[in-house]
Amino acid sequence: MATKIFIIEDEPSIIKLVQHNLEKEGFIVSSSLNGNEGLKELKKFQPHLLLLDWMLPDLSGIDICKSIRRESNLKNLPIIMLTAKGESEDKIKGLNSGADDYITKPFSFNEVLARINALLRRSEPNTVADNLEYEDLKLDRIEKRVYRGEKHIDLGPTEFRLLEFFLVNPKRVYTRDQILENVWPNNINVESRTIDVHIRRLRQAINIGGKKELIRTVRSSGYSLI
Amino acid sequence: MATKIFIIEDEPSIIKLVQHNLEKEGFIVSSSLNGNEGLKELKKFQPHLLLLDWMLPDLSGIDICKSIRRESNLKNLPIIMLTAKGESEDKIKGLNSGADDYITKPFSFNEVLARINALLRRSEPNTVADNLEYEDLKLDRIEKRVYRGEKHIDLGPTEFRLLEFFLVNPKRVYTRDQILENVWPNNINVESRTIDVHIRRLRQAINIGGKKELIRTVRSSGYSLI
DNA sequence: TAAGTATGTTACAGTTTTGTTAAAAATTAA
DNA sequence: TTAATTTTTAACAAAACTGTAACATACTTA
Repeated sequence: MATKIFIIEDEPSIIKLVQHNLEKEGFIVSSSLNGNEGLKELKKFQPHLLLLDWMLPDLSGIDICKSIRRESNLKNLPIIMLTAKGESEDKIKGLNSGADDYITKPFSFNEVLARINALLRRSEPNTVADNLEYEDLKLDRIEKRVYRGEKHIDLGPTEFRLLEFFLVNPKRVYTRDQILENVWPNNINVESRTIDVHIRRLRQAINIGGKKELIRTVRSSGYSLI
Repeated sequence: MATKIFIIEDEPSIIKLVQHNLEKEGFIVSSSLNGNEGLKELKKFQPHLLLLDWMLPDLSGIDICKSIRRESNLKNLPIIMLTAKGESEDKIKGLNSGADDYITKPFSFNEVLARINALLRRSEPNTVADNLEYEDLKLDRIEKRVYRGEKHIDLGPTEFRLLEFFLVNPKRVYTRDQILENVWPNNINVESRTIDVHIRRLRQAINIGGKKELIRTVRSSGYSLI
């Protein structure tokens, strides 16, 4: 899924510059020229990251930031503050109000891009890389395909998500609860044993032609990708 | 557990300033004055965050950054670059090498603190390896694996918890009651002799190939990890 | 030294956890 | 709609782990 970015900034020239370039980079971008309206649209748009100007005609960036951090479903939204204020005091105020990063004007687009990527990499590993690899296993998120070496592997949707999840942190052991939470759609209730069945199917699919087993069972803990 | 921060920076005055103030904030801080040594100590110290200088006498901060991102158990270590280079180009290079944030000198301590907190807030708890080591014994809590030297050791769940418990305070002697209380699930009742059997199993597992005995019996008291 | 106490070792039965299969239920595609 | 695919559950099999008892060995002390 493409990454969505929302911009709240009152200077049209900046919006134009940033929005255009971000779209060229493959992001889906939406923006607003003022605070109150921006806050509303933001909730509809559900972005993966917010670029937020400090000085706005109505609400201040700080207020927006605080307001966002109070909303339970936006609590973790990565926020980059965008502002002319370069004083150290201001940076601290900005960061403490809940922003994750802070860029002072004037800035180059490349700096914005680098910080966006750094922040996205941190906040949600799966929004960045298009494909994941481990040993001779390759998963392409765009094509939704999996390969073991040269061989193409057909996976059902759940097995695909399961493998995708494991590939983000290979070697790490996950409990069944963690797997459920991350691989299954929210608020769904399935038996934890259901996972075992999907693990089995995934194993069967990726262990082709006598190749090495790639999923490790850790008794009383869970599973890991080797 | 307190948050551990590691600093690699060649200017003693900066180390002193930052380290002292961070400790006042309740962090556990360790530091190194150069790259190669720092990288080694870092792996032992297992910090939750790294403050990394760009310009170092031997390795550059960029190289250290890249090297860290290649280590599977340090992949998610939050890194803040600390440097005199303020040019936009450099920032991009720094962030793209895998750093999560970037502070230019001169900085105020409060700005460093604000950025540290912003980054820690963002980073997923538990992604940083809380590994335990003693002599050539290594226990990885994330991967749930144990190594003696290079050799991988397979342990059952109880033996794993037992070793984990001993590794927190090596050399300390624990009574069977203390072991029961800390290693066994609450409200379970097992004979104290059961511990002896698990100790034996653990011993057998970790004393591979004529290596030195690591568990000491203290008659009429209990056991300790040497 | 011998008796008494503490620990080492082993085997095994019972328990828990995981693997595997098949069929019912749900979802998606035609 | 029906057909095809996918997901979930349940049931049983297999494997791994646990606790205990029983005996062996080592240490302590009278």
